[in-house]
Amino acid sequence: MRIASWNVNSAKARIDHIRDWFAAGGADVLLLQEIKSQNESFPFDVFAEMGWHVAVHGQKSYNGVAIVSRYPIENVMCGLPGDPSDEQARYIEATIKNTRVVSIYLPNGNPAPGPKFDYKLAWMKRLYLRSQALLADEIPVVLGGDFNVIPQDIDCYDPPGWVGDALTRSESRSAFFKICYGGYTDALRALNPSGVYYTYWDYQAGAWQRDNGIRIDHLLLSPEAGDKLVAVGVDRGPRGLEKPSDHTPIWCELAVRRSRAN
DNA sequence: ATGCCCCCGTCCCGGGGA
Repeated sequence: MRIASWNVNSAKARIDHIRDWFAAGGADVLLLQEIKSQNESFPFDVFAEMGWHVAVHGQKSYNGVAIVSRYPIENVMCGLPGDPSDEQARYIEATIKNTRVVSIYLPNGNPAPGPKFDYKLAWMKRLYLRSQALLADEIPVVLGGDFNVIPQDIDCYDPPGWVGDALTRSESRSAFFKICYGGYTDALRALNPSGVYYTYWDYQAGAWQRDNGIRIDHLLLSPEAGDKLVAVGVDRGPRGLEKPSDHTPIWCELAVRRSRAN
């Protein structure tokens, strides 16, 4: 089963890209972020016409996450536990074929320091707690999304230029690696320890043409999911289309094992 | 040094993005 994550920067503006990429076999399960749409105005009809399943946690104008799947979606949970006053739509969980998948749109946190950075760190603490709770079921778990964290300098085209930014600050990186050290594997780094991969290029200053990118979209795998990891990649294709999102999809392939005797 | 670009709303600017 192929699982992908893609910050599409508006579901409505990108609906053709989403449909075409998914129809072409880009993934079996697609975790979307920044759909920038409330549930009432989400383009459900497009997915229904294609026979795909979809779960949406929307919000007006900003944020918003969703899950698109070729297989039935069960036990949907909207919102990251731990703060009932948090009304931003940045988290959705569901079970698909005995795998728990999560679409995450982690707060940016700039300017840092400041209240937005505090919100980011508090959100990451809640995410760590939830990630630990998810391990208890001992089924494959995939935490996918726009984490708004550049884990290492290798993941940035210009590390000196990003010093002090909320995406590279030590507090952000520590919170990211705390989730990893807690039992989750960065799928891309598991198979490519030292390669340069970017998932985001700014719209401005010719960043795409100059390959001035950063790696902030990640797929984190529980031990049960990591055991099944057979391939991972970043598909740069959609970033080169007309009117693209500023992010491009990252995907991983998890092997299907029917029994212990395989 | 600053801003470039893009999306949303009920809108012709401002907020937010990263």
